[in-house]
Amino acid sequence: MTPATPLESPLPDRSKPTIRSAKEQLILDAAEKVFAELGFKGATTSEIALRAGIPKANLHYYFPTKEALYRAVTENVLTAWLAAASSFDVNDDPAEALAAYIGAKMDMARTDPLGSKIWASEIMRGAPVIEDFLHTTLATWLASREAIIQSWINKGLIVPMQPRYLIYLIWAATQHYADFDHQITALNGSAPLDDAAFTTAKTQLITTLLRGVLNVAKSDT
Amino acid sequence: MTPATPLESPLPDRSKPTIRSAKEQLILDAAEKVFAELGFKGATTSEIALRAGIPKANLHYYFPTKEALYRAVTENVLTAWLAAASSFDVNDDPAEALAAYIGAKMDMARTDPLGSKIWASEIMRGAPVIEDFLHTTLATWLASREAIIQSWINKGLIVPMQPRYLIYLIWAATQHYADFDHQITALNGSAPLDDAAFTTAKTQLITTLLRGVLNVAKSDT
DNA sequence: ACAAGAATTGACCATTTGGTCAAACTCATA
DNA sequence: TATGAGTTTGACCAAATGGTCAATTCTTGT
Repeated sequence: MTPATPLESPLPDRSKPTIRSAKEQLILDAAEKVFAELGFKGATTSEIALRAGIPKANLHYYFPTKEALYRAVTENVLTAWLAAASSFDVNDDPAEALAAYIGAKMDMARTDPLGSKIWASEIMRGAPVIEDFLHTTLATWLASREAIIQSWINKGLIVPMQPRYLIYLIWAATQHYADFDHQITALNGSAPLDDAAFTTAKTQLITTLLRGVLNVAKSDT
Repeated sequence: MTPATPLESPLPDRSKPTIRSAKEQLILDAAEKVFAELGFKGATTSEIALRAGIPKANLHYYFPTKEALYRAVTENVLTAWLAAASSFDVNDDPAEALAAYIGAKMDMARTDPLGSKIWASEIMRGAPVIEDFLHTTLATWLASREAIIQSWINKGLIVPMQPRYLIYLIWAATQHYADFDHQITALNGSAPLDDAAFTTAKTQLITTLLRGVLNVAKSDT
């Protein structure tokens, strides 16, 4: 077979990762912050370049358009989302599976609030970029988890309910700590929640939701 | 925060309401939509004027700056928020008070999703306009409701918990249906939730949360 | 009817912003 | 060291945008 030389862009994954990918990551990190703070429209390429410490023209060398850069940032957000989503499946017991998923989403809200904000912002402007994801990967994931929850309901482990509204509740409750962290900080005396407070919030959320949906035969606590 | 009486316009509230206030309302309605869809930065005065069916210069006659218009829209959002907040106090029974408040917030998410989106957008960009509200009215409201919930806990009506995280949970869960309505619509087969589905979501949310926090002595179902 | 204030609007302007470009610089390798 | 691909960057441009303004057209009280 022919060596199949690519036309324009070669495969610089291993060849020269130091220069290009390092710079790309630098830009992506700055872009994530700016997009999260200002939204797609509010973010400017000059501001992103400024925060990355490079001239704007250099940014456009790596990402030809603002939208291309935004799409790249968005990809990372979706990747992180999928990682957290997998924690739903590690256990067959509803209490443990739900606790793991809620916990993972809470940890993500704490670790990567920017990603959650970008997601929220993207949804609120009509999801022009991730629309496809919503109808494919996300819809599929939701359907399969609905089936799992439904099986728990059928087994009498979970109170009868519409599973999808439980999922929405989990998404809402967890992402709130990322998307509205400014409000939460303001209501916390202008100081962000410390680790102890956040752990309390996380534990309490899990407790409340499990109490709300688990069909207890006898609680041991 | 002061109501910010316009610089030029005197007090034409009752004297000549037909012309000015009607036009202002027309603009405010258009502005609410555009700000909700595009955020503060993304919204343009020309777009707002276009949707209001008037020339841009006419818009600037009533609202000198984009920020002044945004502030006016925001005032309405806060007013609506306070209206829903009052439903917390209509009852001494925790189950009824919480159900009323959750229901009111859900109805608001359904009736005025734009207001919720503007709130979310404003918080996510750091709340430059409503910051004062957060530290005064909202903080006070939160503190007093925390006290109420705490009294319920002391009476053994509510499970021991940090009341504020319950409030956050309610805010998150209800506003989610407004802020993320696009996502919910997408996951509903590209059709918005109909009234029946929304009622189910609302009822289920109330049921789940009450189950999660009420200290039942004996259930009657 | 008419004067005066209120309202309307097309034309215009300064600034911002996404994006371009050509010249210059770096650096590994033949 | 010469070469050429890859990288950097200041200068620049067209379009978009918030806002202004003077001229014109209503409304309304007398």
